[in-house]
Amino acid sequence: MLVLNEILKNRDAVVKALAKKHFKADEIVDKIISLDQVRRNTKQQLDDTLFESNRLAKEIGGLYKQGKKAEADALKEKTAELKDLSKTLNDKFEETQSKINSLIVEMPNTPCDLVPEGKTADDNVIVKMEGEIPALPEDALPHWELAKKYNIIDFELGNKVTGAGFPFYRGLGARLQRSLITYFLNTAIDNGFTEYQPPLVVNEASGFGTGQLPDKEGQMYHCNLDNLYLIPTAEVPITNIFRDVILKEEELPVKNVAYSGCFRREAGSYGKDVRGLNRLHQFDKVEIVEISNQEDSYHILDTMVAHVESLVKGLGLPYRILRLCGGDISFTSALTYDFEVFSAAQKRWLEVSSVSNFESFQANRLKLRYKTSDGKTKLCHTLNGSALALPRIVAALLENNQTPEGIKIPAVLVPFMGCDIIK
RNA sequence: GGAGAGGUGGGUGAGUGGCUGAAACCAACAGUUUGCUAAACUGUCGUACUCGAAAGGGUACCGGGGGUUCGAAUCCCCCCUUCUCCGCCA
Repeated sequence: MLVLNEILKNRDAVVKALAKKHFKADEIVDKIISLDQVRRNTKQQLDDTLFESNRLAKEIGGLYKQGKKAEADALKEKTAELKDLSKTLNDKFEETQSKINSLIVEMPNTPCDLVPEGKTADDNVIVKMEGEIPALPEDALPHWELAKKYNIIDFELGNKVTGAGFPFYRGLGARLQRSLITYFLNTAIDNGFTEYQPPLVVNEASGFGTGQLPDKEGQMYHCNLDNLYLIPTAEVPITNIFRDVILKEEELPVKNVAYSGCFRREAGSYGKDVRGLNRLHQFDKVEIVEISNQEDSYHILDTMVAHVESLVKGLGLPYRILRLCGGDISFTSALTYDFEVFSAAQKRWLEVSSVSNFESFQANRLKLRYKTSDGKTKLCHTLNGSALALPRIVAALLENNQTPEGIKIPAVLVPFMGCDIIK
């Protein structure tokens, strides 16, 4: 969520910035400004009332000690009034506060200046495109056919045991998953990230901390009995490590990486987009999360993009990097780069990574702060990115690397695969 | 799952109704002293909101949420969590 004081201080700038996200903010901001006046006034009155109550309580205590019971009892009546008054004021204060809160929560993050204007994915800016798109023969197979042909991924078995969107990986298919995870993790560790193995279920507070709750409740699997949620991404547990934390500036940047299964209900998805590995209810992903001070976050975003790029490059997949436009960027992000790889048999670009700087939007909700050397407490900036999500990488690898002899394994994976071709 | 004991500031830990936003010690930071290091001494040393130009006030917070009371870290209720013992178990 945006920072209240920033909204108040920079009203016009905020409204202007949000217009890029096609969000009309002027009315909502003005409502916030006037509610904030009420909030401050009420707070002042409330504090004054409580001050008086506290003063009287002390006086009463003193009188009792001196044995002046009658005088003390007289004062008690006064405090009863103050108590009513403070209750009323407190209710008003909390009500106003929560009104302000629910208005702020509706507001998306302000996009940074680099975010291009635009409405849809078509307006995203391609900042880089590399790698050769393989020329496959006419009878090239899409990955779901290849998966069947080589018996490495079994979608029907997943249907039987669990349901659609929960495939089994078998033999070299399973080993390919494990190899990719190892390759991604090892590269991240080489680049200075600390590896975590997080819990795969989280409590409600964590769901709120990273913003999945209350809005996207329907997107997460929920264990009713214990009121826990299956994580949609490792971002949730890894970022919530820092909920209500104040770091020292010299501890920054924090660089964490985690592999996890990810669980998404994907309510409302359908059609060709969800064929095969394109969209699953359970999939594997390695996620990088960084926490930075306010000055360095955009530089760090660049290093994260470079890290993800090295992964895709290493696999030899044709890729492009997009800077998302105002209409396509997520609610919480200030700047996002998407990575897409070309899946040559489906003949389409598949999104495999999304790397974002959230500035202080997430940190404000998390109450994640750092202390500067001169003792000031500031909100951190948080960033994260997939590095990488497996299914679409696997889809592209299978399709692009298919040959009459079998599916060629990229060199970086061979040591983990123990072979260089799936036959 | 059953029984018992706990949860206080960066750490240890005192505090069973008012004089406690919280002793003491340690750590940290600044200064003084000192050939250097160390030691000693002095001071500072939680977070948020709010009033104020500032100096400086005020309010809230002792795991979380409710309650009793003029007054709660302290009493009551619910929840979370840690430890010990028992049970179960990869």
